[in-house]
Formats: sequence, C-alpha cells, structure tokens
Amino acid sequence: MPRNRVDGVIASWSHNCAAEVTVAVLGGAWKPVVLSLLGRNEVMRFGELRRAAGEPTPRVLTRQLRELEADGLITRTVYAEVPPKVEYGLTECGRNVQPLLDAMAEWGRDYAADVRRESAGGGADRENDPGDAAGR
Amino acid sequence: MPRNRVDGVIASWSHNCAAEVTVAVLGGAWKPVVLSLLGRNEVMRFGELRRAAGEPTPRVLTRQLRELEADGLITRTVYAEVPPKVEYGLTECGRNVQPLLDAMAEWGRDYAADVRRESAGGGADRENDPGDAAGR
DNA sequence: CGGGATCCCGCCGGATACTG
DNA sequence: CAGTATCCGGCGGGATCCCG
Repeated sequence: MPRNRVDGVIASWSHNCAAEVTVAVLGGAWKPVVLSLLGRNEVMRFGELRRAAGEPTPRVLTRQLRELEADGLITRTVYAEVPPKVEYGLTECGRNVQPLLDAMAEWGRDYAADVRRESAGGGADRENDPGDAAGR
Repeated sequence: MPRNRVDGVIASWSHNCAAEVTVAVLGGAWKPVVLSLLGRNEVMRFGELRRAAGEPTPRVLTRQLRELEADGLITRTVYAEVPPKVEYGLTECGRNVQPLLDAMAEWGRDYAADVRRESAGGGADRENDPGDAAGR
C-alpha cells in the first residue's frame, strides 16, 4: 500500500487545512482530466485515455495513473494477451470525488471568465486608501 | 495585472478539465490555510497570519500571499507607519472560493479517514481477475 | 514588523529513445 | 500496445542572513 505520497500531507494537517490533502491527491498535471474522463467512460485503455487527455508523454501519464492507483482512486486491469491491453476505471473513491471535481471545474470556469473580463474590459482597479489609518 | 501565473493554465484547458485552473490557483503550499484563516478573521496582519498558519518562512509566505493577491483572491493594505503594518483580507473572489474550499476540506478529511482505516484495519484487498478476458 | 537577497535541493513534467 | 530508461530544465519550497 504505497500511499506514501499523500501520507506526509495527511500526517501534518493539524494546523493545516484538510483541503491540502485534496490538492495533494488531485494536484497532478493530468489527474483532473483523467478522472473526469474515467468518470464519463467507465473503462478506458491506455492509448485511448492518452489521446482523449491531449497526448501527454507515456512516461508522465503512466506515473499519474500509478499515483492515482496507489492513492486508491482508479483501478488498473492488465489482460494477459498480445498485443497488451490495460484498462483503467474508477474505484468507489474515484467516483466519490466526481462531484467535488465538478465543483472545482465550475469555480475554475467562473474564475477564468472573471480574469478574461477584467483583462479585456477597462481595468476597474480599486485602490486601498488607508489614509487616516496612521493610528497609534 | 501580473496574472501570468495561472494564465498559462487558463489558456490551455481546451481539452483539459477546468479543475486544473482551480488547482493552479489554490495549489500553493500555504494557500488553503491562508484562505481559510482569512475567511474566518476578516483582516489579519502578516505575523499574525504567519503564526496561525504554522510558522512558514517569511519568504515563502510572502510569495504565497503575493500570488494570491496577483490572482485576485486577497487584498494587501500597507499602513505607512513605523513599525510597519500590513493587513491582508479577502476580495470578493476570495470569499466566493470559501464554499469550494470547505468542500475540498471535507473530502480531504473523509479521504484521510479512509486511508487511516485501511492502513489500520485488515487489508481488504480486492483483486481484479480478468480471467476469461483473453478475447479477440 | 514585514519583508528582500541569496543559496540550495528535491521533484515534477517534458523530450527522446528503446522494448516485451 | 503499453509501457520503461535516461537525460534534462524549471520551479516550488525551505534555511539563513540582512534591511528599512
């Protein structure tokens, strides 16, 4: 059970926010995409997943998948045949994270829209003027 | 408007999941803690924030705060007095992210509990047995 | 008090090449 | 097809010291 990756984070969130655990689990370069793809496709083969995710290099995708597997979010099923065939799917934990992932995606979209808006539209910069705050 | 940090991520989530934007914004080492602290305290000074977060090094905390500011989540108010006084607070965007942060924290807690459970309790490992899957 | 300057290092992600 | 092996640059985070 090589869950050592997130273990450090889990161990030290006494004063930390538990959200850091979530970031540690979902924070890989291709993990959100992979999870959302598997959320819609039940099972996917390696190449299929790779193409759909946007052609990450095999090495990187492999590691992302192994980490997600070690963290208990996805399953990996190897079929002993030639040519090789490996199928990836979601565990229950992986399915449980979908609503959260959706919420994160929604916020991300809204945030990106905000950024675009203020980049394009006139910069309505608000200045903080402490002014008379020279107390003490 | 140095929002260049997340701009790259925002620009390239055509096939990606928008959740990556969220990770890019909240993905710093001390960002979740800072945001949740500011969510409960309205305004906080640098040292106050530092102690409450768990004593990160000033340099690191400063950068986290600058990034959050550049990303539009927090405000930074400098009072021109001696000794120096700087107060941090949430922008509207920073307040909007609180519910999501809570959801992430909740999932993180549940996940950590799951991990602890299966580490302690007997490993109820489920094996995948493709068995008769040698099709084609 | 609230940082900035400098140095360091581990890790993450990508490119390229090779294989059972 | 589904990876593995090797090399590499960048940067995120920490330690330590110094400053207005």
